[in-house]
Amino acid sequence: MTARSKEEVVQEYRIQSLQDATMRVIARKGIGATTVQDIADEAGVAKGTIYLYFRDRDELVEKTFESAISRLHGRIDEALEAEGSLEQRLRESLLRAIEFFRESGQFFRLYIAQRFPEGTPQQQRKQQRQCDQYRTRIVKLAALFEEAMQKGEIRRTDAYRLALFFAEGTNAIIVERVMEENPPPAEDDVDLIVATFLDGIRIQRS
Amino acid sequence: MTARSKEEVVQEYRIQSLQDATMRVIARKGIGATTVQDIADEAGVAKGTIYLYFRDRDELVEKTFESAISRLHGRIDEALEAEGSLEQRLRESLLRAIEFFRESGQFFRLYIAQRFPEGTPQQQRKQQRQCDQYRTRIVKLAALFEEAMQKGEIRRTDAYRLALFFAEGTNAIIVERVMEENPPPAEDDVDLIVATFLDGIRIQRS
DNA sequence: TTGTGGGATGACCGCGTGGTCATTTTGTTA
DNA sequence: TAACAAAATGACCACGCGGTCATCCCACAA
Repeated sequence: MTARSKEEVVQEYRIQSLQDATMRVIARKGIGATTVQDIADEAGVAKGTIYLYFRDRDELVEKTFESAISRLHGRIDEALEAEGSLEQRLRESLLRAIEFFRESGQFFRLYIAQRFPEGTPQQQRKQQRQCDQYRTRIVKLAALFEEAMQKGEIRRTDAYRLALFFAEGTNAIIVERVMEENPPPAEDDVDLIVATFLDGIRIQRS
Repeated sequence: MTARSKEEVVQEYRIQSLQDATMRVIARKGIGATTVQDIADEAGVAKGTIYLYFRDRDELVEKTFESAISRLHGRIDEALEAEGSLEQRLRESLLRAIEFFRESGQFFRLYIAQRFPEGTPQQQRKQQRQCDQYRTRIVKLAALFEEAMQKGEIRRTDAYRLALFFAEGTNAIIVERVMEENPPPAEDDVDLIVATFLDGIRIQRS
């Protein structure tokens, strides 16, 4: 029992540290330019070692992406499913997303890049799942809006497209923050997004 | 004179047809997976021929991107700089963008992919210009918002971030349209975007 | 018809990659 | 300490890419 779990722990640690290294390298060089050798160097192991834990390069990248993205989505969903008004929940989820990307360095590159799968149609099978994760994100957001529409909190319109607009608009600002050396307080950007989205920018002439 | 222009015409035609082929292949396979041979096959010429007109693969992709993007931005700027209210100008520019991406098939892949340059820092020099084109787009939009703020048409806030939010939110919906087999009328999506952006989604309880 | 010049060709090359596996190192048990 | 199993290594291979260039082709002038 103890021995068994020990092996598992070591194995899990290795896998985790390889994925961490993968994240760091991809964040620095981009997915296309990242070689298996780069990752091995970053992790301080030989290239061959990587193939003891992952079938091939694709699996390494895929697993790395999946574990990171599910951490992100977990934190966001938690906020969206909490008690409170739509505004409160949106604010909290935005704060968490911003926090996550700040901690995870330039993980957004991986995040963005995976949304538009490349390669021949055969290769795209694998990436479909990751694309689906993004879509799931949007669908959940859309469900939230749908709910708010039924409660009469917000205007009736196409919830899915609304979710797309919100999610991508938000991403743009998060990406900008990641590139900036001294981004403004997270609250400022959250204010801007939520205010624009909920009440628009037009000044009402009454 | 005639001879000279004839050569030029032939040359220009070749360049154009190579760029067209490049667009088609990249739209189909993605930038990373597109080889020079693919493009040559698509254009119906030998691989070597491409190097008579373009220094290397990067130049081909870059030039292709630049000519397409400046066509797009030209049409959008025209709309944004026209006479009329902010709403009218935004609507017209959105219509044109949607129109453009419909005509240009899946050019958006190229458009999106170029925003996040990959490769080693040395290679990123080239792509900087293309990144700048995107930034220019945002800056112009921000200037428009700035102007509207001074006129008192819209609330005061960070114009640049507002432009980011708007542009990317819009992109998301355009991308969605491109993927859909039967997208709704362009006007519907324009309505959704403009209404959300100008007046928000919250129902005012007065 | 023949000669000529420049555009077009595709076999070829070097390189860097992902992936393999015989060998070495490490850790454990008797 | 010795014997053994498992994990790690990195030299090595095959492949496909971007890019080159000796050769070919053909429009057109003489």
